[in-house]
Amino acid sequence: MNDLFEKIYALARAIPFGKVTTYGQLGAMVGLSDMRHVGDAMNACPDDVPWQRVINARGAISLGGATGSKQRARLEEEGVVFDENGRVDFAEVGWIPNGEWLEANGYKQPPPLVKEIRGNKGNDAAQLSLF
DNA sequence: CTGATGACGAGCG
DNA sequence: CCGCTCGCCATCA
Repeated sequence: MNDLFEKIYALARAIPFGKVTTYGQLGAMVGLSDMRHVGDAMNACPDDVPWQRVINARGAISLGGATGSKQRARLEEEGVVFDENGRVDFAEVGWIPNGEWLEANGYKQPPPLVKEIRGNKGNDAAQLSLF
């Protein structure tokens, strides 16, 4: 277990109820280039980490099987809505971390959460403003 | 020690 | 939208 994992966990714990973020986002904030480790961290996360609020860049759950359906169920309990494609609307539930909080805790400013979802260049979900 | 694997993402076709 | 490659590294067989 290293500091990087702890940093990731701390960020994950900061995600508000009913909001979600992406692996890439967390990775960027802790200075990671290989986002696989974010997944690794979640895989080994303590019980007090709301790992269900971390999904992939496409706005979908990356897991299959029981764990995946459990994640979706837990998110839906928080009011997160999934479309028919199994994706959430970042404009609705995307977590916009507070810049001051990030700086105060030694994290980097993340790039905009919603880039261009493949084939869905900046319409609906791309309207996230950084404030 | 070596090699395969993976809760991922960007870039390209 | 789909599929493939590569990056980059902890973990496991």
